[in-house]
Amino acid sequence: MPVESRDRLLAAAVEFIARTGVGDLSLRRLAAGIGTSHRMLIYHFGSKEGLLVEVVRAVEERQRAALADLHLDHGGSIAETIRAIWRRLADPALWPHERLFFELYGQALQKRPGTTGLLDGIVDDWLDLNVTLAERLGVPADTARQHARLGLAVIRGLLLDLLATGDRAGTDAAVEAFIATYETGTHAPTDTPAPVRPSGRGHGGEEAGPADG
Amino acid sequence: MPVESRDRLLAAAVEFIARTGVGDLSLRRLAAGIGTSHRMLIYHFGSKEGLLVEVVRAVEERQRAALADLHLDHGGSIAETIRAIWRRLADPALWPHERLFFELYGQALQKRPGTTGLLDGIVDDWLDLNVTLAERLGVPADTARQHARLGLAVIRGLLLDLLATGDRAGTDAAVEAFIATYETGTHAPTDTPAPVRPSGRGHGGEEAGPADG
DNA sequence: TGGTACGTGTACCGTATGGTACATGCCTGT
DNA sequence: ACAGGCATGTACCATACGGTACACGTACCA
Repeated sequence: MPVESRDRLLAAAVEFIARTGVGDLSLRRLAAGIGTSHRMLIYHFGSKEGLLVEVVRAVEERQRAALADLHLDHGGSIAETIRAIWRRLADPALWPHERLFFELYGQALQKRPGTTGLLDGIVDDWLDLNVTLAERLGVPADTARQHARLGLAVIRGLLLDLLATGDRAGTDAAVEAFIATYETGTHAPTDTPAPVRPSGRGHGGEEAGPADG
Repeated sequence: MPVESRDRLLAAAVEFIARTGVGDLSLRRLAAGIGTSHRMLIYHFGSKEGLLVEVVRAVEERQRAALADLHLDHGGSIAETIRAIWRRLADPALWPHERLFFELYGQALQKRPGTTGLLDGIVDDWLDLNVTLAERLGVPADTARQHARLGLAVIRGLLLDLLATGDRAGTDAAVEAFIATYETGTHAPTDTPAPVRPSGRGHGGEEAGPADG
Protein backbone atom coordinates (compact mmCIF):
# COMPACT_ATOMS: atom_id res chain seq x y z
CA MET A 1 0.00 0.00 0.00
CA PRO A 2 1.45 3.34 -1.06
CA VAL A 3 -0.23 5.37 1.66
CA GLU A 4 0.80 3.30 4.65
CA SER A 5 4.04 5.08 5.46
CA ARG A 6 2.34 8.34 4.62
CA ASP A 7 -0.24 7.67 7.32
CA ARG A 8 2.46 6.93 9.80
CA LEU A 9 4.19 10.18 8.89
CA LEU A 10 0.96 12.13 9.25
CA ALA A 11 0.25 10.73 12.68
CA ALA A 12 3.77 11.57 13.82
CA ALA A 13 3.48 15.03 12.30
CA VAL A 14 0.23 15.77 14.14
CA GLU A 15 1.74 14.64 17.39
CA PHE A 16 4.84 16.74 16.84
CA ILE A 17 2.90 19.82 15.79
CA ALA A 18 0.63 19.48 18.81
CA ARG A 19 3.77 19.65 20.95
CA THR A 20 5.56 22.46 19.19
CA GLY A 21 2.79 24.56 17.65
CA VAL A 22 1.92 25.20 14.05
CA GLY A 23 2.87 28.86 14.02
CA ASP A 24 6.58 28.52 13.42
CA LEU A 25 6.33 25.20 11.67
CA SER A 26 9.09 24.38 9.22
CA LEU A 27 9.29 21.23 7.19
CA ARG A 28 12.91 20.71 8.12
CA ARG A 29 12.37 20.96 11.86
CA LEU A 30 9.27 18.82 11.66
CA ALA A 31 11.13 16.21 9.65
CA ALA A 32 14.00 16.17 12.10
CA GLY A 33 11.55 15.86 14.97
CA ILE A 34 9.81 12.81 13.59
CA GLY A 35 12.83 11.10 12.13
CA THR A 36 12.57 11.77 8.44
CA SER A 37 13.71 14.39 5.96
CA HIS A 38 11.88 17.42 4.64
CA ARG A 39 12.30 15.80 1.27
CA MET A 40 9.96 13.02 2.33
CA LEU A 41 7.30 15.40 3.58
CA ILE A 42 7.20 17.15 0.23
CA TYR A 43 7.15 13.77 -1.48
CA HIS A 44 4.14 12.54 0.47
CA PHE A 45 2.14 15.73 0.87
CA GLY A 46 3.13 17.75 -2.15
CA SER A 47 3.78 20.95 -0.28
CA LYS A 48 3.77 22.46 3.18
CA GLU A 49 0.22 23.62 2.70
CA GLY A 50 -0.80 20.16 1.53
CA LEU A 51 0.54 18.76 4.76
CA LEU A 52 -1.25 21.42 6.76
CA VAL A 53 -4.55 20.53 5.14
CA GLU A 54 -4.15 16.94 6.19
CA VAL A 55 -3.16 17.93 9.70
CA VAL A 56 -6.29 20.04 9.98
CA ARG A 57 -8.37 17.14 8.75
CA ALA A 58 -6.74 14.84 11.29
CA VAL A 59 -7.43 17.29 14.10
CA GLU A 60 -11.07 17.52 13.07
CA GLU A 61 -11.29 13.76 13.03
CA ARG A 62 -9.71 13.39 16.43
CA GLN A 63 -12.11 15.97 17.75
CA ARG A 64 -15.04 13.84 16.76
CA ALA A 65 -13.45 10.62 17.90
CA ALA A 66 -12.84 11.99 21.38
CA LEU A 67 -16.55 12.13 22.09
CA ALA A 68 -18.06 9.66 19.66
CA ASP A 69 -18.47 6.88 22.20
CA LEU A 70 -19.59 9.19 24.97
CA HIS A 71 -22.69 10.40 23.24
CA LEU A 72 -24.11 6.94 22.80
CA ASP A 73 -24.09 5.47 26.27
CA HIS A 74 -25.25 8.47 28.26
CA GLY A 75 -27.94 6.65 30.11
CA GLY A 76 -27.87 9.21 32.88
CA SER A 77 -29.24 12.69 33.26
CA ILE A 78 -28.35 15.76 31.30
CA ALA A 79 -26.19 16.80 34.20
CA GLU A 80 -24.26 13.56 34.06
CA THR A 81 -23.86 13.86 30.32
CA ILE A 82 -22.36 17.32 30.57
CA ARG A 83 -20.12 16.17 33.37
CA ALA A 84 -18.95 13.20 31.33
CA ILE A 85 -18.15 15.38 28.34
CA TRP A 86 -16.25 17.85 30.46
CA ARG A 87 -14.37 15.15 32.33
CA ARG A 88 -13.27 13.67 29.05
CA LEU A 89 -12.19 16.95 27.46
CA ALA A 90 -10.49 18.35 30.53
CA ASP A 91 -8.11 15.41 30.70
CA PRO A 92 -4.56 16.84 30.66
CA ALA A 93 -3.54 14.10 28.26
CA LEU A 94 -5.60 15.87 25.62
CA TRP A 95 -4.24 19.34 26.28
CA PRO A 96 -1.60 19.34 23.58
CA HIS A 97 -4.14 18.52 20.92
CA GLU A 98 -6.57 21.03 22.35
CA ARG A 99 -3.93 23.73 22.29
CA LEU A 100 -3.32 22.83 18.66
CA PHE A 101 -7.04 22.98 17.99
CA PHE A 102 -7.31 26.49 19.33
CA GLU A 103 -4.14 27.61 17.61
CA LEU A 104 -5.50 26.33 14.31
CA TYR A 105 -8.84 27.94 15.09
CA GLY A 106 -7.11 31.29 15.48
CA GLN A 107 -5.16 30.86 12.26
CA ALA A 108 -8.28 29.78 10.43
CA LEU A 109 -10.02 32.95 11.57
CA GLN A 110 -7.17 34.83 9.92
CA LYS A 111 -7.59 32.75 6.78
CA ARG A 112 -4.21 31.10 6.82
CA PRO A 113 -4.17 28.92 3.70
CA GLY A 114 -4.84 25.29 4.42
CA THR A 115 -6.58 25.87 7.73
CA THR A 116 -9.86 27.46 6.73
CA GLY A 117 -11.54 24.12 6.21
CA LEU A 118 -11.51 23.76 9.97
CA LEU A 119 -14.19 26.42 10.30
CA ASP A 120 -16.70 24.74 8.03
CA GLY A 121 -18.43 22.56 10.57
CA ILE A 122 -16.80 23.89 13.70
CA VAL A 123 -20.14 24.94 15.15
CA ASP A 124 -22.90 23.55 13.01
CA ASP A 125 -21.70 19.96 12.99
CA TRP A 126 -21.91 19.85 16.77
CA LEU A 127 -25.19 21.69 16.86
CA ASP A 128 -26.80 19.20 14.50
CA LEU A 129 -25.53 16.38 16.61
CA ASN A 130 -26.69 17.85 19.88
CA VAL A 131 -30.01 19.01 18.60
CA THR A 132 -30.75 15.47 17.54
CA LEU A 133 -29.93 14.34 21.02
CA ALA A 134 -31.94 17.13 22.62
CA GLU A 135 -34.98 16.31 20.58
CA ARG A 136 -34.93 12.77 21.90
CA LEU A 137 -35.50 14.42 25.26
CA GLY A 138 -38.52 16.25 23.94
CA VAL A 139 -36.99 19.68 23.50
CA PRO A 140 -38.32 21.52 20.45
CA ALA A 141 -35.76 22.03 17.72
CA ASP A 142 -35.40 25.81 17.88
CA THR A 143 -34.95 25.94 21.64
CA ALA A 144 -32.68 22.93 21.54
CA ARG A 145 -30.48 24.66 19.02
CA GLN A 146 -30.02 27.69 21.24
CA HIS A 147 -29.04 25.63 24.21
CA ALA A 148 -26.80 23.36 22.19
CA ARG A 149 -25.03 26.47 20.99
CA LEU A 150 -24.78 27.82 24.51
CA GLY A 151 -23.42 24.53 25.80
CA LEU A 152 -20.84 24.38 23.04
CA ALA A 153 -19.71 27.90 23.93
CA VAL A 154 -19.48 27.01 27.61
CA ILE A 155 -17.34 23.96 26.94
CA ARG A 156 -15.04 25.74 24.53
CA GLY A 157 -14.81 28.86 26.66
CA LEU A 158 -13.95 26.88 29.76
CA LEU A 159 -11.45 24.80 27.83
CA LEU A 160 -9.77 28.01 26.73
CA ASP A 161 -9.76 29.04 30.38
CA LEU A 162 -8.37 25.71 31.53
CA LEU A 163 -5.58 25.72 28.96
CA ALA A 164 -4.54 29.23 29.94
CA THR A 165 -4.78 28.91 33.71
CA GLY A 166 -4.43 25.19 34.33
CA ASP A 167 -7.01 25.70 37.05
CA ARG A 168 -8.90 22.45 36.92
CA ALA A 169 -10.74 23.02 40.17
CA GLY A 170 -11.92 26.47 39.15
CA THR A 171 -13.16 25.37 35.74
CA ASP A 172 -14.77 22.27 37.23
CA ALA A 173 -16.69 24.52 39.58
CA ALA A 174 -17.83 26.70 36.70
CA VAL A 175 -19.07 23.60 34.88
CA GLU A 176 -21.03 22.66 37.98
CA ALA A 177 -22.52 26.13 38.08
CA PHE A 178 -23.63 25.66 34.50
CA ILE A 179 -25.04 22.22 35.25
CA ALA A 180 -26.95 23.60 38.19
CA THR A 181 -28.79 25.75 35.70
CA TYR A 182 -30.33 22.63 34.24
CA GLU A 183 -31.14 20.72 37.36
CA THR A 184 -32.26 23.21 39.96
CA GLY A 185 -35.82 24.35 40.39
CA THR A 186 -35.03 27.32 42.59
CA HIS A 187 -33.71 30.40 40.93
CA ALA A 188 -33.29 33.74 42.57
CA PRO A 189 -35.08 36.78 41.22
CA THR A 190 -33.11 39.01 38.90
CA ASP A 191 -32.20 41.75 41.34
CA THR A 192 -31.65 39.80 44.54
CA PRO A 193 -29.72 36.66 43.73
CA ALA A 194 -29.57 34.04 46.43
CA PRO A 195 -26.25 32.56 47.52
CA VAL A 196 -25.60 28.88 46.98
CA ARG A 197 -23.00 26.28 47.83
CA PRO A 198 -20.32 25.83 45.15
CA SER A 199 -21.44 22.36 44.12
CA GLY A 200 -24.96 22.46 45.46
CA ARG A 201 -28.15 23.24 43.62
CA GLY A 202 -29.56 26.62 42.78
CA HIS A 203 -27.37 29.65 42.40
CA GLY A 204 -27.08 33.34 42.79
CA GLY A 205 -26.44 35.52 39.81
CA GLU A 206 -23.98 38.03 38.59
CA GLU A 207 -22.91 39.02 35.18
CA ALA A 208 -20.41 37.83 32.69
CA GLY A 209 -16.94 39.03 31.95
CA PRO A 210 -15.70 40.51 28.74
CA ALA A 211 -13.57 38.69 26.30
CA ASP A 212 -11.91 41.04 23.93
CA GLY A 213 -11.82 44.50 22.46
CA MET B 1 9.02 63.60 22.22
CA PRO B 2 11.06 60.57 21.17
CA VAL B 3 8.20 58.08 21.42
CA GLU B 4 5.58 59.97 19.45
CA SER B 5 6.31 58.53 16.02
CA ARG B 6 6.86 55.18 17.66
CA ASP B 7 3.33 55.26 19.06
CA ARG B 8 1.95 56.08 15.65
CA LEU B 9 3.86 53.17 14.19
CA LEU B 10 2.58 50.82 16.86
CA ALA B 11 -1.03 51.81 16.31
CA ALA B 12 -0.66 51.32 12.58
CA ALA B 13 1.06 47.99 13.16
CA VAL B 14 -1.74 46.70 15.39
CA GLU B 15 -4.31 47.72 12.86
CA PHE B 16 -2.38 46.06 10.04
CA ILE B 17 -1.76 42.88 12.00
CA ALA B 18 -5.42 42.68 12.95
CA ARG B 19 -6.20 42.70 9.24
CA THR B 20 -3.55 40.27 8.04
CA GLY B 21 -2.89 38.01 11.00
CA VAL B 22 0.16 37.59 13.15
CA GLY B 23 1.01 34.09 12.01
CA ASP B 24 2.92 34.91 8.85
CA LEU B 25 4.02 38.33 10.01
CA SER B 26 7.17 39.69 8.47
CA LEU B 27 8.74 43.01 9.29
CA ARG B 28 9.17 43.86 5.64
CA ARG B 29 5.54 43.21 4.67
CA LEU B 30 4.30 44.99 7.76
CA ALA B 31 6.52 47.97 7.04
CA ALA B 32 5.34 48.14 3.45
CA GLY B 33 1.74 47.88 4.63
CA ILE B 34 1.98 50.82 6.99
CA GLY B 35 4.24 53.01 4.89
CA THR B 36 7.62 52.64 6.53
CA SER B 37 10.66 50.41 6.22
CA HIS B 38 11.55 47.31 8.19
CA ARG B 39 14.60 49.26 9.23
CA MET B 40 12.39 51.65 11.20
CA LEU B 41 10.54 48.86 12.95
CA ILE B 42 13.81 47.43 14.20
CA TYR B 43 14.93 50.90 15.17
CA HIS B 44 11.86 51.59 17.28
CA PHE B 45 11.14 48.17 18.73
CA GLY B 46 14.54 46.54 18.82
CA SER B 47 13.47 43.30 17.24
CA LYS B 48 10.51 41.50 15.80
CA GLU B 49 9.77 39.96 19.17
CA GLY B 50 10.02 43.35 20.83
CA LEU B 51 7.37 44.62 18.46
CA LEU B 52 5.21 41.58 19.14
CA VAL B 53 5.36 42.21 22.87
CA GLU B 54 4.08 45.72 22.39
CA VAL B 55 1.35 44.55 20.05
CA VAL B 56 0.22 42.05 22.66
CA ARG B 57 0.18 44.75 25.27
CA ALA B 58 -1.85 47.01 22.99
CA VAL B 59 -4.35 44.23 22.37
CA GLU B 60 -4.73 43.65 26.09
CA GLU B 61 -5.26 47.34 26.63
CA ARG B 62 -7.86 47.61 23.91
CA GLN B 63 -9.62 44.62 25.43
CA ARG B 64 -10.06 46.45 28.69
CA ALA B 65 -10.94 49.74 27.05
CA ALA B 66 -13.76 48.14 25.08
CA LEU B 67 -15.74 47.49 28.24
CA ALA B 68 -14.36 49.95 30.76
CA ASP B 69 -17.23 52.41 30.43
CA LEU B 70 -19.88 49.72 30.25
CA HIS B 71 -19.24 48.25 33.65
CA LEU B 72 -19.81 51.47 35.48
CA ASP B 73 -23.21 52.65 34.32
CA HIS B 74 -25.07 49.36 34.36
CA GLY B 75 -28.02 50.69 36.29
CA GLY B 76 -30.18 47.91 34.94
CA SER B 77 -30.58 44.27 35.71
CA ILE B 78 -28.02 41.54 35.35
CA ALA B 79 -29.79 40.55 32.17
CA GLU B 80 -29.37 44.04 30.74
CA THR B 81 -25.73 44.11 31.75
CA ILE B 82 -24.98 40.86 29.96
CA ARG B 83 -26.91 42.05 26.94
CA ALA B 84 -24.98 45.32 26.90
CA ILE B 85 -21.65 43.52 27.09
CA TRP B 86 -22.58 41.15 24.32
CA ARG B 87 -23.99 43.91 22.13
CA ARG B 88 -20.73 45.77 22.48
CA LEU B 89 -18.45 42.82 21.79
CA ALA B 90 -20.47 41.36 18.93
CA ASP B 91 -20.13 44.57 16.92
CA PRO B 92 -18.62 43.62 13.54
CA ALA B 93 -16.38 46.66 13.73
CA LEU B 94 -14.46 44.88 16.48
CA TRP B 95 -14.14 41.56 14.68
CA PRO B 96 -10.67 42.14 13.25
CA HIS B 97 -9.27 42.86 16.68
CA GLU B 98 -11.15 39.96 18.17
CA ARG B 99 -9.78 37.62 15.54
CA LEU B 100 -6.34 38.91 16.42
CA PHE B 101 -7.06 38.35 20.09
CA PHE B 102 -7.95 34.72 19.53
CA GLU B 103 -5.05 34.16 17.17
CA LEU B 104 -2.68 35.55 19.79
CA TYR B 105 -4.41 33.45 22.44
CA GLY B 106 -3.70 30.34 20.39
CA GLN B 107 -0.08 31.29 19.88
CA ALA B 108 0.33 32.12 23.53
CA LEU B 109 -0.96 28.65 24.43
CA GLN B 110 1.86 27.31 22.27
CA LYS B 111 4.33 29.56 24.04
CA ARG B 112 5.33 31.65 21.05
CA PRO B 113 7.93 34.08 22.39
CA GLY B 114 6.54 37.52 23.04
CA THR B 115 2.94 36.43 23.33
CA THR B 116 2.86 34.53 26.60
CA GLY B 117 2.30 37.68 28.62
CA LEU B 118 -1.20 37.70 27.19
CA LEU B 119 -2.14 34.70 29.31
CA ASP B 120 -1.20 36.23 32.62
CA GLY B 121 -4.44 37.95 33.44
CA ILE B 122 -6.55 36.57 30.63
CA VAL B 123 -8.98 34.97 33.06
CA ASP B 124 -8.18 36.19 36.55
CA ASP B 125 -8.20 39.89 35.75
CA TRP B 126 -11.76 39.65 34.54
CA LEU B 127 -12.81 37.40 37.36
CA ASP B 128 -11.54 39.84 39.95
CA LEU B 129 -13.40 42.61 38.23
CA ASN B 130 -16.65 40.72 37.95
CA VAL B 131 -16.51 39.27 41.40
CA THR B 132 -16.24 42.77 42.77
CA LEU B 133 -19.32 43.68 40.83
CA ALA B 134 -21.15 40.55 41.87
CA GLU B 135 -20.45 41.15 45.49
CA ARG B 136 -22.10 44.52 45.24
CA LEU B 137 -25.20 42.50 44.38
CA GLY B 138 -24.82 40.43 47.53
CA VAL B 139 -23.42 37.28 45.98
CA PRO B 140 -20.84 35.56 48.18
CA ALA B 141 -17.34 35.64 46.76
CA ASP B 142 -16.87 31.93 46.05
CA THR B 143 -20.16 31.51 44.22
CA ALA B 144 -19.66 34.78 42.41
CA ARG B 145 -16.32 33.56 41.17
CA GLN B 146 -17.84 30.44 39.65
CA HIS B 147 -20.48 32.36 37.81
CA ALA B 148 -18.10 35.06 36.70
CA ARG B 149 -15.95 32.31 35.24
CA LEU B 150 -18.92 30.71 33.56
CA GLY B 151 -20.05 34.03 32.12
CA LEU B 152 -16.59 34.76 30.80
CA ALA B 153 -16.54 31.35 29.12
CA VAL B 154 -19.95 31.93 27.58
CA ILE B 155 -18.94 35.28 26.13
CA ARG B 156 -15.65 34.03 24.75
CA GLY B 157 -17.14 30.78 23.48
CA LEU B 158 -19.94 32.58 21.69
CA LEU B 159 -17.51 35.12 20.29
CA LEU B 160 -15.47 32.26 18.88
CA ASP B 161 -18.70 30.92 17.40
CA LEU B 162 -19.67 34.29 15.97
CA LEU B 163 -16.28 34.86 14.36
CA ALA B 164 -16.35 31.44 12.74
CA THR B 165 -19.95 31.40 11.57
CA GLY B 166 -20.88 35.07 11.33
CA ASP B 167 -24.27 33.99 12.63
CA ARG B 168 -25.25 36.98 14.72
CA ALA B 169 -28.86 35.88 15.15
CA GLY B 170 -27.90 32.42 16.32
CA THR B 171 -25.36 33.65 18.85
CA ASP B 172 -27.72 36.38 20.03
CA ALA B 173 -30.29 33.71 20.73
CA ALA B 174 -27.77 31.67 22.68
CA VAL B 175 -26.94 34.71 24.78
CA GLU B 176 -30.63 35.12 25.50
CA ALA B 177 -30.83 31.49 26.54
CA PHE B 178 -27.99 32.14 28.95
CA ILE B 179 -29.64 35.27 30.29
CA ALA B 180 -32.88 33.40 30.82
CA THR B 181 -30.96 31.27 33.27
CA TYR B 182 -30.56 34.28 35.52
CA GLU B 183 -33.99 35.79 35.28
CA THR B 184 -36.42 32.91 35.24
CA GLY B 185 -37.87 31.32 38.32
CA THR B 186 -39.25 28.24 36.64
CA HIS B 187 -36.84 25.50 35.79
CA ALA B 188 -37.80 22.10 34.61
CA PRO B 189 -36.80 18.99 36.55
CA THR B 190 -33.66 17.27 35.39
CA ASP B 191 -35.17 14.43 33.43
CA THR B 192 -38.21 16.13 31.89
CA PRO B 193 -37.16 19.51 30.58
CA ALA B 194 -39.95 21.89 29.64
CA PRO B 195 -39.86 23.71 26.31
CA VAL B 196 -39.65 27.48 26.23
CA ARG B 197 -39.89 30.31 23.76
CA PRO B 198 -36.51 31.41 22.36
CA SER B 199 -36.46 34.73 24.17
CA GLY B 200 -38.96 33.95 26.87
CA ARG B 201 -38.38 32.89 30.43
CA GLY B 202 -37.65 29.43 31.69
CA HIS B 203 -36.13 26.82 29.48
CA GLY B 204 -35.90 23.19 28.64
CA GLY B 205 -32.62 21.42 28.84
CA GLU B 206 -30.29 19.50 26.69
CA GLU B 207 -26.63 18.89 26.90
CA ALA B 208 -23.59 20.69 25.70
CA GLY B 209 -21.53 20.07 22.66
CA PRO B 210 -17.92 19.01 22.57
CA ALA B 211 -15.10 21.32 21.71
CA ASP B 212 -12.00 19.41 20.89
CA GLY B 213 -10.19 16.15 21.14
C1' DT C 1 27.24 78.47 14.52
C1' DG C 2 28.14 74.27 15.98
C1' DG C 3 26.90 70.01 18.15
C1' DT C 4 23.89 66.45 19.51
C1' DA C 5 20.12 63.44 19.43
C1' DC C 6 16.48 61.66 16.55
C1' DG C 7 15.10 59.77 12.36
C1' DT C 8 15.69 57.56 7.78
C1' DG C 9 17.58 55.37 3.38
C1' DT C 10 20.70 52.03 1.26
C1' DA C 11 23.17 48.33 1.18
C1' DC C 12 24.63 44.36 2.97
C1' DC C 13 25.18 39.68 5.82
C1' DG C 14 24.31 35.06 7.34
C1' DT C 15 20.74 31.95 7.70
C1' DA C 16 16.71 29.22 7.05
C1' DT C 17 13.07 28.24 4.12
C1' DG C 18 10.04 25.67 0.54
C1' DG C 19 10.76 23.28 -3.38
C1' DT C 20 13.40 20.70 -7.23
C1' DA C 21 16.73 17.60 -9.90
C1' DC C 22 18.85 13.51 -10.05
C1' DA C 23 20.59 9.36 -8.66
C1' DT C 24 19.85 5.29 -6.15
C1' DG C 25 18.17 1.85 -3.31
C1' DC C 26 14.60 -1.76 -2.22
C1' DC C 27 11.05 -4.73 -2.88
C1' DT C 28 7.68 -7.20 -5.67
C1' DG C 29 5.60 -9.53 -9.49
C1' DT C 30 6.83 -12.01 -13.65
C1' DA D 1 16.97 -12.40 -13.51
C1' DC D 2 14.96 -8.33 -14.39
C1' DA D 3 11.71 -4.50 -14.84
C1' DG D 4 8.96 -0.94 -12.56
C1' DG D 5 7.28 1.65 -9.04
C1' DC D 6 7.75 3.24 -4.26
C1' DA D 7 10.88 5.30 -1.22
C1' DT D 8 14.91 7.90 0.12
C1' DG D 9 19.56 10.54 0.29
C1' DT D 10 22.33 14.39 -1.52
C1' DA D 11 22.85 18.39 -3.44
C1' DC D 12 21.25 22.39 -5.02
C1' DC D 13 18.31 26.84 -6.07
C1' DA D 14 16.05 31.24 -5.52
C1' DT D 15 13.91 33.75 -2.13
C1' DA D 16 12.78 36.01 2.00
C1' DC D 17 13.92 36.72 6.42
C1' DG D 18 15.75 39.33 10.83
C1' DG D 19 19.27 42.13 11.93
C1' DT D 20 23.42 45.33 11.26
C1' DA D 21 26.70 49.00 9.44
C1' DC D 22 27.11 53.28 7.87
C1' DA D 23 26.08 57.40 5.94
C1' DC D 24 23.07 61.30 5.74
C1' DG D 25 19.62 64.70 6.87
C1' DT D 26 17.11 67.62 9.99
C1' DA D 27 15.80 70.09 13.89
C1' DC D 28 16.53 71.96 18.17
C1' DC D 29 19.57 74.00 21.91
C1' DA D 30 23.53 76.44 23.60
